[in-house]
Amino acid sequence: VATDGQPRDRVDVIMDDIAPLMPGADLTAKALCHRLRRVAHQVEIHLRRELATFDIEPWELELLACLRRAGPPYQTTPSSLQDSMQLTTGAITKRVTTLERRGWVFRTIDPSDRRQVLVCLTDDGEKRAMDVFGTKTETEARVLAGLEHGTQQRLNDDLRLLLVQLEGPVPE
Amino acid sequence: VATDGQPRDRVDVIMDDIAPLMPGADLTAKALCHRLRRVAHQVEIHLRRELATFDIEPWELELLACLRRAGPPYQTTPSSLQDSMQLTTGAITKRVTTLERRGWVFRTIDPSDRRQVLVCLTDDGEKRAMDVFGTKTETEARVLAGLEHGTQQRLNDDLRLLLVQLEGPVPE
DNA sequence: AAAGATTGAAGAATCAATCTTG
DNA sequence: CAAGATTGATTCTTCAATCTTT
Repeated sequence: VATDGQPRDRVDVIMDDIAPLMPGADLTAKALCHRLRRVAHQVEIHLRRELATFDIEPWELELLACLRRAGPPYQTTPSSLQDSMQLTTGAITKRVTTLERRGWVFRTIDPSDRRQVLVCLTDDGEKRAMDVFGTKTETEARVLAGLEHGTQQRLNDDLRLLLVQLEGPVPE
Repeated sequence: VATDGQPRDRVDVIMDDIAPLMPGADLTAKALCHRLRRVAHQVEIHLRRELATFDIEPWELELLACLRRAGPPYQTTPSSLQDSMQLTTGAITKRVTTLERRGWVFRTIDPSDRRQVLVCLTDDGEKRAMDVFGTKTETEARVLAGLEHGTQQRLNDDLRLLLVQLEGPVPE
């Protein structure tokens, strides 16, 4: 694998081992899949360590953030949360239940369509979210600090292209 | 968020909601963290669906691949697997146990250092790996097919930079 | 029926504690 | 004591089945 000046990473090592087993094959896509998984995993680990200080998990903060983004009165449906977080419906139910137990959200039935539930942010939940958002933002910036701003933007542009393919066009 | 010609993805929508709450802040790193997580998640989902046909999980195939890459006689230590897969040592133990139950690997104690275990690929495990490797490779290529080859290479180069920062330089 | 949400079983990861060998 | 690996408790996810409302 010719990386020419750039320091090699662990994926290069893996590809070196694979190459002789697949002579002539193009390993670009395979290497990219490996790197995407590993980078995402590392980001998750850093974020979790940082948030542990505040006794909150990344996914808990993510759910609170979804509700904050909805704007006053800070409520949405589980379906909307599912679209935002890309999980199974069962996972959403359990996340909401956990946060309800912690007193950060509560459920109401939508009067206009009694099949739907409304997940609502409590005052405690909003306060907690506000306290920790800053730390999350700083951590995200610090984890990526090794990349120049322009590189980060280029990554965003390249990954946006891919994300539209994978998640479909944004609804509406 | 100005994406200028490019179709927008769901992360753009999220950033639009966040922007007014953080006036003046640079959201590049935050958007990138979101995209990395979502893309990795989607790749995982596609791979899992494809491999389900063969009754094998992505992580199971990954472990078999680690052993194959080691070359004959197809064995390594749990520590080496941990370095390769970036998991806790407890997770490695359980992965190996599961694959041992399926008859694809077995354990031996390293005679030269009785603290170490050697995880060895069985004939069944090797056959299974060979049967499914092709499908994995095809799936990886297909999932990323929406990106031009040059874009994939650029992503690899950009992510390699980040990975070296996050995982440290490659050992040896 | 179809849409929205919940439940329960099974599988897997983390973390801390433990065991064995050097 | 340090290194390598295992164990057990807890938590979270997926998947399939179920329940309620439209």
